[in-house]
Amino acid sequence: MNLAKIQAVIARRFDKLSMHGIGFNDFLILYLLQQSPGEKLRRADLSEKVGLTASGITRMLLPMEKMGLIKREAHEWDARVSYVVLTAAGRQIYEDAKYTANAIAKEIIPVENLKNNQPVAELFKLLGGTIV
Amino acid sequence: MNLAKIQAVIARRFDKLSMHGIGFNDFLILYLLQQSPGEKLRRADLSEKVGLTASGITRMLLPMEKMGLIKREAHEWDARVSYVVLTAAGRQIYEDAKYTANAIAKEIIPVENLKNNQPVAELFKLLGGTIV
DNA sequence: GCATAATCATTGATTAGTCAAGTATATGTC
DNA sequence: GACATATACTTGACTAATCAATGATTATGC
Repeated sequence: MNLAKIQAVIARRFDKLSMHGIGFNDFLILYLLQQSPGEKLRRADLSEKVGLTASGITRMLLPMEKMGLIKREAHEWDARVSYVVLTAAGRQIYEDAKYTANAIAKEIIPVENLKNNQPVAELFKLLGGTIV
Repeated sequence: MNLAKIQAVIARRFDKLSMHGIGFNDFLILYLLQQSPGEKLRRADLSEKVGLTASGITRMLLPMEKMGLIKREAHEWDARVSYVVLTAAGRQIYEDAKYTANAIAKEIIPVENLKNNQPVAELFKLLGGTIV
C-alpha cells in the first residue's frame, strides 16, 4: 500500500521549484504544454497524459489560470472542447524553472541514461510509460 | 505525475474483495495482523508497514473497528501504545477473503515467481520493498 | 432530419490522506 | 524527584483526488 511513495519522493525533490512560485505538478503541466504543437492541449488530452480524471484537471488548472500561467482558448469548430494554452508569462516561468528542474533531474537520473542534454525530458520519459 | 497509477491498478483488481465487505486496504491490514505474533501490532508499527502517517492509520482503522474486524488492546506496561488486534470476526473475514485474494494475485504475478503456494504473500513481497 | 448516443468539461459530495498542534505517557539527567 | 525531551496516538483544518450527475455540444443510425 504505497507506491505513491516513489512519486512523492520524486515530487518532493522538485520542491525547489517553489522558488519560481510553482510546484511539481504545475511544472509538469507547463512542460507538456510547451512541447505541444501550438503550446496548447485539449483538457481531455492533458488529463490522459498526467493520469488524472477530467475533473482532476479542471481543479488542477484553476489556480494556474488565476496565476496567469495558462489560459483558455476555444476549439475552432468543436464548442465542447476547451484548449489549455501556455501564456507568455507561463512560458517565461517555464523557461526559468527549466534550469532548476534539469539540475534536480540530473541528481536523480543515472548518468548512463543521460544521452542528450535534457535531464527533465529523460526523467519524464523514464517514469513515462507509467507516470506521465 | 502518477506512479500511484500502478498501485491504483493493482488495488482495483482487488475490488472483488468487496464481496467480503472489505476493500484492498482493509485486506492488507488484516493480512499484516494475521501474520504477526499474537495477531496484533502497535499502531506505530502498522503505519510504518503500510507507509502511512500515524494519523492516516488512526483514520483508516476507525471504520474497521466499527465493523468489528479489529479491536484495541492496551500495552502491558506502556500506556502510550495501543495495539491493534485481530478479532475472531476479523480472522474469519480474512480467511474467507484470502481465497479471493489469492486468486486475484495469481492473475497478477508472473508464474515463475510463484514458488510457494501463497500468491498474496508473494505479491506483497514483490511490491514489498517499496509498497508494504 | 430527428432521436439517441457519445464526448467534453464542470460541479457537488465524498474519500483518503497530509500536517501541525494537542494530550498523555516515558525516559534520562541533574 | 522534577524538569526537559522524546514517543504514541488523536484531532482539526486542509488538500488533492475521485465519482456521479449535469449541461452543453457533436456524431451516428435509420
